[in-house]
Amino acid sequence: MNNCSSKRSPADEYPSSVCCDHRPALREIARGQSLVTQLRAVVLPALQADERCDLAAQMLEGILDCSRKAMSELQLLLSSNSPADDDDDHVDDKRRVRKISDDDDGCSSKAAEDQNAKPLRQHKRRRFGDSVSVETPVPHYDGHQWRKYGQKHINNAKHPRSYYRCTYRQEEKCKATKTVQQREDLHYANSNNCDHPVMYTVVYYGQHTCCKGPAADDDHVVVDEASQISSQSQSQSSSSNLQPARAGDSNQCSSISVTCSSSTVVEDCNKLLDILPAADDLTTDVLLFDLTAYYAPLDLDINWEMDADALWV
DNA sequence: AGCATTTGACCTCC
DNA sequence: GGAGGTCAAATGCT
Repeated sequence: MNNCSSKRSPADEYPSSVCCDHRPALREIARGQSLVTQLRAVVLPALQADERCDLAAQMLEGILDCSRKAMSELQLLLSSNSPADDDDDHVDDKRRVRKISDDDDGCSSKAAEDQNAKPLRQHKRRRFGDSVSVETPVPHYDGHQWRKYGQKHINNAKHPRSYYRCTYRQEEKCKATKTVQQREDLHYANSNNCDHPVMYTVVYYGQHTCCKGPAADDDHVVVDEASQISSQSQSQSSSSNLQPARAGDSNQCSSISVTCSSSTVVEDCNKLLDILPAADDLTTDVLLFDLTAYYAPLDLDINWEMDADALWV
């Protein structure tokens, strides 16, 4: 609550009151989660005819579970250290504004009793504080189920920004949201060059409080027009055997380099290495895992690196 | 019919 | 006043 809020850019807008700032660690863990989900998008379709697909799925889920738990612990630390953020919402709530359905307010007597009267409309603006940004070619395959609630053209941006909230927002009061926007760097935007996928910037706001967790049923993963365009541009003659709703199908990776520093994670990844070469229907040429096993003293010390310039076909 | 997405309007913040 | 985030009616899809 101390007002040490010197002017900061949104990217590093962390309260100085937090003596031990875990947010960079949170960012890294979130990035690791994203990378594992991308890996899952590559691996599971390749193994779908293999009986070890379930095993691979379980191990990948285990990896994600590790990082989720680490994230939860850090979130607890953060929330206890920053009372300003422990509001139920991560946005300002200075005013509640009643939506004016008509230009006059003369029908106040009606609105007073009518249960159909428009509720107080909370219109809030989010803060940048606890956001996590991820660059990914598969923005929708992050293990959670999202519902799109808006899309905006952003100033000086070529592509619109899509707004998603957790599917279980109402039933489980889950306040997690995310925005997805296609990157427009020339390096990535040249979708005609099949060496690189279309990349998206995904920004996550808030933590999932729903107990659904990552979607066990991947068919529920949301795919919007952006991914479909991406899919079309990258695999114009893609096999119709693949389930089109799976975001992982939209990008086939020929080479992935993953570096992690968690003993649990490394163990699971090594099991995966035993499985993958046996898969017959691998659509990828090579799946290369560069697992550098730095055994960390804490599970929290998960440090992932992915070769973002891996070859994509 | 029910659910998800689209899209213009509305709202807040800078 | 502009930009960005959200709402909610309209529309589309299954």
